[in-house]
Amino acid sequence: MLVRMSDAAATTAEPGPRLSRDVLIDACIRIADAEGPDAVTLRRLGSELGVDPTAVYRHFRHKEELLEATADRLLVAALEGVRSTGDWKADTRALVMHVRSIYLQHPGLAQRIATASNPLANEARLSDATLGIFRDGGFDEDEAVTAFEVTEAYTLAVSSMDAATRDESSEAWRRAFAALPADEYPHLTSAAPKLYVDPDDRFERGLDLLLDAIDAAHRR
Amino acid sequence: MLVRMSDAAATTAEPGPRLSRDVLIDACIRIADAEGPDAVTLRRLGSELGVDPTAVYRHFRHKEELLEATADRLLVAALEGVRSTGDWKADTRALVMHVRSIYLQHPGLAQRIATASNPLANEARLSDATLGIFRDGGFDEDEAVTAFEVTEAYTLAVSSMDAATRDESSEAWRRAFAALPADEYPHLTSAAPKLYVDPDDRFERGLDLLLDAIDAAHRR
DNA sequence: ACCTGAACACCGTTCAAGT
DNA sequence: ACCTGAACACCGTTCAAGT
Repeated sequence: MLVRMSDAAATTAEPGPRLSRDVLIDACIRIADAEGPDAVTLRRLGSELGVDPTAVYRHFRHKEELLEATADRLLVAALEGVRSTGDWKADTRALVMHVRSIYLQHPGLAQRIATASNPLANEARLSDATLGIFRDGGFDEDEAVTAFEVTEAYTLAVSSMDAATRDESSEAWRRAFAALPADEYPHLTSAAPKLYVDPDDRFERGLDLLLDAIDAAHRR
Repeated sequence: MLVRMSDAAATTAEPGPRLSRDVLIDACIRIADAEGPDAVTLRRLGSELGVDPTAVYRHFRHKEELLEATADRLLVAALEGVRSTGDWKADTRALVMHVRSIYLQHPGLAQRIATASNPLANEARLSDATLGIFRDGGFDEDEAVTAFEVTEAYTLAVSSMDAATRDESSEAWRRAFAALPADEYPHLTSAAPKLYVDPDDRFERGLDLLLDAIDAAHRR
């Protein structure tokens, strides 16, 4: 079992505490999925669970600790993207695309992982697995560290940005570029219809460029 | 002249309005530089300028519009990194590193640019110049668009993340990794001392990998 | 035309009080 | 041990009133 479920045995007859860390984390995910991450306030959590808005402070030191625990829980799904076939490029590519899809489903998640005060438990598992994929592919430790850090930064940062700008009408940007004076912005007005058409495609192109370059540097 | 200074002639004898868009933008930059971006509140702006906290609404529709105008102003410095020597790789590299340094100096800037409702004027100038560097280097329009989008996403997203995690004690992360059980996290515990040592170096390695891959794809 | 000031509808967090 | 409820110190924004 990957995650310790400290309150898994809470289905006893005794009343016990009405709240638990897991119950609060579940509510966070439910509210964020339904109404976006900004809807997760302590007052909203209280009304969702029929409990006082300040009750969360009996289980977490502050809101940020609850949000980090929620991020860690969401990463459980990311671990399912790990597989090791011996082909480091294919394995890395599959894992990255799977992790990205989770980041896109949960805006703010990647940001939270990167700025967490301590590494999240499931992120550590994910990082260990990714390092393992490179090591199994024949990278020495220094090579593996560089490949891992660059790939992780690209995946985390670009997906985080894409999640934040999702549905932000890239159509409006293209129109704005096309409407600029052509003499002052010759390249931008000309290329306008081709710009920001598909962020997923752009991510995948960048990823393949990166993996190809890592491959070339490794063979050299 | 790159930026229209609509209130540049405000040094007349008549009293005129006490506030202007430029005065508010200046105050934003001053406060953010001194106390961080979170210190920029409407009440803080009011006390800084000796004016009512709600006076900003006479010059901007809402706070976000003021912050976008501030971001646009900060990008004036980014335009100084543009040069065209004919060597697209060297020119791109120099521009990217210059732009990154500005993003790092102003946390939240890259995020604001990416999520702005409309493209910022100086960002459009920067994008046009970057597309021009690739076109001058012999890229056709489709190649230039891909190279531009991938490079821009990498620079914007990774620098934005690095600005947010600056001084977030990567030392603590390394210690946390080193303290994990070695049997469960074999690669992470072993590589711990080498991880997250220098984000600037990691950014530069990733950029060079990307540019090398773009070069290889272009020659092919 | 520009600015004020009170008010509104929110936030996260603390702390004494209840059970 | 756990939860409540009032209170504190903030937010961005609206709007009638001033000059």
